Amino acid sequence: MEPKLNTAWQAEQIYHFDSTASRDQVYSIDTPPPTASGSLHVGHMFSYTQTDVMARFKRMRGKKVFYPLGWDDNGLPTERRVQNYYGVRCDPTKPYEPDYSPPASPAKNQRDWDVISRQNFIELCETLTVQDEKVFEDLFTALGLSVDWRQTYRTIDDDSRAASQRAFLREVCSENAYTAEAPTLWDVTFRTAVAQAELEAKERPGAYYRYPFTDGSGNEAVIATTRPELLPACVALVAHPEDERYKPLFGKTVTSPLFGVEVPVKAHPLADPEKGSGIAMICTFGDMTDVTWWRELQLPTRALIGRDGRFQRETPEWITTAEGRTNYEQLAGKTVHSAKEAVVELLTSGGLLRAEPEKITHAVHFYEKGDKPLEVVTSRQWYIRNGGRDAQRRDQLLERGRKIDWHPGFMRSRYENWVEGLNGDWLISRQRFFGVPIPVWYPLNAAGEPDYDNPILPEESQLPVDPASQPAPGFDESQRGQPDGFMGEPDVLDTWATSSLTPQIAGKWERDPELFNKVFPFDLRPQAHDIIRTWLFSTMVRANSLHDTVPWTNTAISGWILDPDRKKMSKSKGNVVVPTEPLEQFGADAVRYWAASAKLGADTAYEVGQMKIGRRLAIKLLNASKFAFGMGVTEEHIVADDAAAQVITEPLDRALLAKLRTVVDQTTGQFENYDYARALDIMESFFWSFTDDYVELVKDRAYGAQGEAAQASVRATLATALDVLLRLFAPVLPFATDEVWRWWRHGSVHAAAWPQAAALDAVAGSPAVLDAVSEALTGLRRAKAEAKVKQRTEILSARITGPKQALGYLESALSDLGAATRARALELVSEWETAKEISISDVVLADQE
RNA sequence: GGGCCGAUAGCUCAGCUGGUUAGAGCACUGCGUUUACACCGCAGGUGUCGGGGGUUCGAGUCCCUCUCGGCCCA
Repeated sequence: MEPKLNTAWQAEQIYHFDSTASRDQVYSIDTPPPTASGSLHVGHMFSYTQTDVMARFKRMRGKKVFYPLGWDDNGLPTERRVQNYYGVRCDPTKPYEPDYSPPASPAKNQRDWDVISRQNFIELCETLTVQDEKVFEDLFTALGLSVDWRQTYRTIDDDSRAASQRAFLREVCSENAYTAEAPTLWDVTFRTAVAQAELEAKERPGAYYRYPFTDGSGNEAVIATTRPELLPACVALVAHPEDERYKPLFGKTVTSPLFGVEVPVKAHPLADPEKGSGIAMICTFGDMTDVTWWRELQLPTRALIGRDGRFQRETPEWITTAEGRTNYEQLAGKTVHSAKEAVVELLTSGGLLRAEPEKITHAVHFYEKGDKPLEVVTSRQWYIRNGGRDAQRRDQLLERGRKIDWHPGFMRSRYENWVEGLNGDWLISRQRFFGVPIPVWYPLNAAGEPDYDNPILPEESQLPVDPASQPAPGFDESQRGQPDGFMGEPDVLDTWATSSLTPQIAGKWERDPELFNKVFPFDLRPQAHDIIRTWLFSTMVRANSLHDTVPWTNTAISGWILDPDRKKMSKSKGNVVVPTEPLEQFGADAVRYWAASAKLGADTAYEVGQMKIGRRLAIKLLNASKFAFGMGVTEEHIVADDAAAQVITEPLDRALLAKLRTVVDQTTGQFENYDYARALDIMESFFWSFTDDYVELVKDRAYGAQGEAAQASVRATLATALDVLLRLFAPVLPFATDEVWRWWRHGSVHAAAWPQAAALDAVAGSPAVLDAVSEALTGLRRAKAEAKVKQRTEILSARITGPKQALGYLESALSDLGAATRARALELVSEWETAKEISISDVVLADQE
């Protein structure tokens, strides 16, 4: 059933975007591009289904849905996968080889890998990711995503690189991007700068070491630090301005132990009197707080740790005492770890430790993919303004956040917390090989020194460019690296600098202005909550500076998938479920039901039970439809106008359609509010009472036992109800609903219009009839169940008592009730007006055969 | 330390703007299979709505507070 329908959907092109649509008809979705080199995860099925359900709903509501899908194949995960798969290594200084082909099989030893240019490397990435993407596409197709597969992009393809570089150049021209030599978080393993958004704090054991700085008259200021190795990089001491213990020292100088460097004592409110001894040493640089102090107190720079994570080899000139210079030689060239041991040893042997080291556990910053603590080094980097250093821009971004409808609403505070906590601009240059090159060159002066303040920019028409293999405009390749020549910017852009442009990439910004104006700003950004600080925020930043608008008007934040014990799924725990398993076992509709029954924003357990329910629901839909068609129901029986409505004569039938009218009304509202889970809940409970009660009640009539008019009434009701129900369930259960649709209708349910509540006005009666009859039905069934007889047992007689009005309703459907319960005689007794409930008594059952 | 979310049946959850006896599915128990459905149906029991205070004619729902979990940020 599923492959057959998928083929039909493709052939009928029902998910193709209608590019002739006007802007107000369009519903555009900025879908998350999955990392194609990553592994498939049930979480993919979960969140992508939630988006698809909304896409299908909007499509049926008459919107022209722009539903592209991209692949994120830019960045470190792809870089690693391509290296290992082909056995190649990238060297950006290598020239491009147009006819390069990789080794047939990768060399075992990394030293024997091919060394290739960045352009060649990118080409291999494109080749391999196309294969990886196929796996994802197959999964998403099997899942029934109504993506327009003509609208795909890859974050490393020419168009994406061009868009990323174009956006960068525009930011440079508007001064939203700039280059600066500044202290930067640095990963010593990957040897790259890292942005605030990529930080991860991890709890690590550490210790406070206490040792004294002294003034000329023998007074001691004992500082406490977790990083004693940075003592030679100390530029000042700092304490809180209100701290009485240290007030007398402010403005004076003290001398560091071991190295004999004289440093001032400063006051700053960021110094925490409760932490350590209340007075800290400021080093360039131990962490970002040091950077803040250094900047705000205008301190000198005495950097020691290099990009390789080692202490510089030459003894720094600010250490002037003979003892200090000797001591530094103990540290020169050492790693941070070894230097710490050496300094502690020197302090210990010098009797300078004022207490036993105090062991603590503290948060240490790591690059999210790294395993060594980040260092702070000074380097030249590119930045994009993001409000981290500019209150006005920050307020602007907060204001943009309030212009977006967040689903669920509370996720906006995640965004606001992040924006308010920014401590600097967005660092976008990365010292990696693979990625979108920063499209600039620098002129070299007569001495061969680069002029970073006057970068050479390409024309937009040249994009994408690779400054590592293409000469700067106006220069010849032979002038690369030569005095009075040029040099290419060696760095690449942060992957988020490209991913932040998915609306522009998918919407073909500057490539198809007509399309772009129709889809941008997008209507929806679906994504998970863990990347609000990265993807969502960075997309906001770019749309703000490039287009002076929000990138979308709605964002739907999906939760995570947890294992059934509510633990996060991860490979290391071995609790990861391969998505194809549940798809094969339960079917796509069942998996979709599970995903669609979870609210947005809620972390959800992987529940096979929910899938079983979904499977049962889909099968029930097929079977109930089969029953209706078996009763002679056809397309002609659907009530389409007021005149046709006359055929529905039975109050019970009109009661059912009245209830259905309410269901249409409510589910539409819930869907419009992005609460598809609640919509599903409402339609599902209606459907179960439809099959359990209504269908059972009207079987006798449907078989024609009560005459032609009564049969015509039920046929029209079944046809009309089914017509509406199939459309209601279509977004969640696209396969089962379309399968049934094609049994008796033309085209696809997914091209049909969403039901209108008003269309049922002419056929709706009093819903209370069905309530009363269902209650009596349940009562009579209970009587049989309590008597422990078969439900098919005849009732010779029974008495039903209740309020007069309810009995009137029963009267109007008594033949159906009698037939469904095999009752020969049902006596309706209106006992007193105050009776609230329908009750059954004096049930006389026939003997069982 | 700050922010956000959650705590409802044995389990997974729903309960929207306060309104009658708090719901669903799973699990459990009983009955049932010729006429849409055993990938099944019917019926049934199940709750200090995390604790404590308050507002109200009325609180799972609103307010305060505490406890415990989770996530994000310091």
